Amino acid sequence: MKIATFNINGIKARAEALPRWLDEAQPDVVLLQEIKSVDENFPREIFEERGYNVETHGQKSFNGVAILSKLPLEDVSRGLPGDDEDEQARWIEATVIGKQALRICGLYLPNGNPVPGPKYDYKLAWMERLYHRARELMASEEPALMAGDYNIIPQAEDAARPDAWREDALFRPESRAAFRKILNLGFTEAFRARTQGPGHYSFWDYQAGAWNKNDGIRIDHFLLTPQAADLMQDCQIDAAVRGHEKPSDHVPVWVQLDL
DNA sequence: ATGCCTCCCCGAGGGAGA
Repeated sequence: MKIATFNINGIKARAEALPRWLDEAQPDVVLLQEIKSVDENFPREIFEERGYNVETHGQKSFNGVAILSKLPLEDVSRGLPGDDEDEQARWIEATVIGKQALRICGLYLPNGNPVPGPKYDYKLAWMERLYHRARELMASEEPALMAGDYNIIPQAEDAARPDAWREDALFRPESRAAFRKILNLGFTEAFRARTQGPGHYSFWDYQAGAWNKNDGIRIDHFLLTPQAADLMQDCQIDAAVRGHEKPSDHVPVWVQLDL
């Protein structure tokens, strides 16, 4: 089973590039971030005619997450628990029924800039809520994963120019510590379990020719419970997608699981 | 680089992103 995460930066803007990538990459499941659409306006037909079940958790203009799945989805849940006041659509989870059940969680973690400020406070509070959900998934002792745009640069080697990010919410020590606190529950960061060293990125800014200079950062991640990590056969970043026509600023990251 | 693009709102130009 091939499962991908992809921050598409607007479903309307990606109405051609996203299906093109689906047809070529043939993922079974896709976790989408930044659909920037309300549920009613999400173009489900584009995906349903390709055999995907579609579950969305959108809002007007900003954020918004969704799941596309060629396999049946059960027990869909929207919104990260822990704050009933939180209006931002950044979390969706469901169970995919393959050879065995897999719980999948799609997330769009807050950017957090500028630092300091209310947006950074929100980021750290959101990560604390994420920690609690992560601990429940770990306690279930079942195959599960949390994937999406974490807006976290885990290590200096995950940025082409780490010094440019030192004071940024994506690379601040508090942000990285909150990410490690979740990892240290026992999750496997799928990409780093298979590929070491610098030069692997999942985001390149639209500005200043970042893609042509390979001035990127790696901020889209898969975290697997031990039971899911046991099933991992591959994890790759589809970096070439950044060079396609009318690209998102992020590219897809995917795992192959023996499911 | 406290913003060089691109997205969203819509029908101008400002907020947000990372």
